[in-house]
Amino acid sequence: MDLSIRKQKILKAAVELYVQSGMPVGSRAICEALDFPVSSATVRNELSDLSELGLLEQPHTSAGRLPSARGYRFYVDHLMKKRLLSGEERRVIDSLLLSSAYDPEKLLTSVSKALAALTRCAAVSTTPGGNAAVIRAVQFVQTSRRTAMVVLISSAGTMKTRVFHCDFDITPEILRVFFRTLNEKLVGRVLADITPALIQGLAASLGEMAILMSSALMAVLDVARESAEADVCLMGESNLLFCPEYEGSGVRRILDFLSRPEELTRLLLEGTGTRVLIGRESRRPELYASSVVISRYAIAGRDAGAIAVIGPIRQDYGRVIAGIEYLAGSVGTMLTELLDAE
Amino acid sequence: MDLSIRKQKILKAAVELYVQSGMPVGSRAICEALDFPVSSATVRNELSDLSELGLLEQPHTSAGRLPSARGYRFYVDHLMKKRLLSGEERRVIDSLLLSSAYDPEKLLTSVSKALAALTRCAAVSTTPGGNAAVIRAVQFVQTSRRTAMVVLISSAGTMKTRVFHCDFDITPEILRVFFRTLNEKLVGRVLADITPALIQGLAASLGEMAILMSSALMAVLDVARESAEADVCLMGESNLLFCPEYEGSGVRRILDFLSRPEELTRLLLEGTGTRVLIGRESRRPELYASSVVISRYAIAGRDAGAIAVIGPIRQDYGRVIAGIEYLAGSVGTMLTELLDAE
DNA sequence: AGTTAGCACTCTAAAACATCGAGTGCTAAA
DNA sequence: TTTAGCACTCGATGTTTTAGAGTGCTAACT
Repeated sequence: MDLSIRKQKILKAAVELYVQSGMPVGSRAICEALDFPVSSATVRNELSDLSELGLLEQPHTSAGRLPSARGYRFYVDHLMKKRLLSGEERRVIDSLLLSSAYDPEKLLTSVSKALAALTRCAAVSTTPGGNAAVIRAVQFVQTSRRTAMVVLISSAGTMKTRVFHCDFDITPEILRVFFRTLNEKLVGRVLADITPALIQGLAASLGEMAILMSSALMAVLDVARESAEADVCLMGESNLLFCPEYEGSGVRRILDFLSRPEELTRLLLEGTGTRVLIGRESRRPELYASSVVISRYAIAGRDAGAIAVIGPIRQDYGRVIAGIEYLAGSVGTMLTELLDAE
Repeated sequence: MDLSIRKQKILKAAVELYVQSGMPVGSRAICEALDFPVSSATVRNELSDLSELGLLEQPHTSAGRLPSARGYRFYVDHLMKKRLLSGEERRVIDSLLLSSAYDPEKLLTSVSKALAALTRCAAVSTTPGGNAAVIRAVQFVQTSRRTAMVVLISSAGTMKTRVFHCDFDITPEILRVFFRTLNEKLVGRVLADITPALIQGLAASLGEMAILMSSALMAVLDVARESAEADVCLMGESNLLFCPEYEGSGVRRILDFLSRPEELTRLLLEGTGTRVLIGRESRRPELYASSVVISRYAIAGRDAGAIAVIGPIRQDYGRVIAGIEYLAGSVGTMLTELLDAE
């Protein structure tokens, strides 16, 4: 689509004014915002053309214009100028992230929180996860006479714990044997391979201990399964409540969608780089009234997880993209360092 | 306050019809709900009396009646019949709780979730916590070459972990020394005693290792502090969005309140047994339009933490109380067993 | 004396209608 | 090609009307 410079400037002004005010913008307002002198009538003619091209729309005949999905698309692709976060903003984010730097789970919680606060939308992040990851270590910690905690560390950087309970007193001896056996058999194995069948087999090699420690084995299975699926951390849903665009039943639909972690994961992991999905582009009916900005983060140069912002279509995309890319970069770096240190 | 049997029955019907329908109830509707034959005119006379006693109110002259705060109070204190959860409901709750039985944190998350689902309100629970609790064990688990996790188990049943990072490679040796020293010095100590000063002193006795492991000491301090404060788990806030009584700005106020964990903790821990705070009774202006039902749970017979439901004043109190008491009982039993096993 | 039918009265919610004004599209002149 | 001018459109806002649910009171009834 080829637009004259003037049309582009007018479209840009229209999008930005609308994003700022939330109300359809009229020719007069645009007139005043342009950096060259032109009458409102001229602007009206141009607006009429832009409407015909499907870049702008009118709620009704005598209202101002607002960007259509295509309009936003064009804006994002061609008109938006990349903005950077202010030093202040970066400082705040950095200090927030640093406080949870060495625990990938907590790190991603912090990321979601920061992103939600920055954009005043819902923010999601997935842990690195992935079935391809490999078990790096299995550790046991006794937590009381008859309970202990299994800690599973994967090559994807996740660290999961689970507490289990036995019907007899746990001794350091037992844990040690258990630890040795499990590390021998499990370290280096792909997470997806930890199936009930495998655990069954493992039980066999443990002999009579297997019966005693069946709850421990279940815990290992559980925790492996949990590590395998990239889990998602959602924050700031309540921000959406205060967007006028979700008045009434609209909130329900989107909150419903957000409450389904599998769907969220699928959405987040389906592309690469930074993507902006406007309205129907996400192909999720529940998100037809929303936009999603997704950015993948990489660990040691390989795609690992993703972070995303979900909010109304009316967004300051420049700002959101700046924020999300900064965060994706930071997370990538931090997790890379964390894993490189191995 | 002494009411004739008939007045009591009428008040009961009024409360229950209003709770069910959400609309002011008229004399006709009450008429039909009563188990003895009486005309609407008679009911009207009684209603008039009940209004004068301040138990019912009218939104405007020609509307039906709805319970005032005092009306609900009377209902809860004298009219409500204790209901029990259905077998089905108990089954669902039990299985949900069992899945996280041995980790107090997860258990309380499950409790909040169950309670929120059951009541369609916001639900909160506090972990046993308490400054009086004593450190039972400090454990270390290496999680990568330069990171490790500290696990702190308190006598209150809490178990907290924190990952820390060192600038040199951690060896099992180092962790062992560290483990020994810390257990020697810290086990049996009251959580509230773990101050920066104490840690400082501890560092001295570690000699040169203290410098290497300063981040580990910080982590211990951190995790002790976190264990000391009973932390709260809030779930189901979004349920409140769908209550008609919180239309508009009302949501904001209550969500604000719910987002302040210290205030929530204070509210939950301020009494004993099961308490029903209706409207202003909570003495929190942000909750004047809400009711809170709180139940303490006990570990080994001693008050430990609390769980609560926060929602609109228009509540099926019988149901909420049944649910919360069942859950408080279950949690108490489970945690008692868990700690008794020591 | 307590209960009830009957009725006038009250007050809101919903519908119908009137008005205002922002913003458009078109026309004709510059 | 641009712009001033103007008739026109259509939602937002405010006002009036109407309908109906529910009350309180009175007077008759048991």
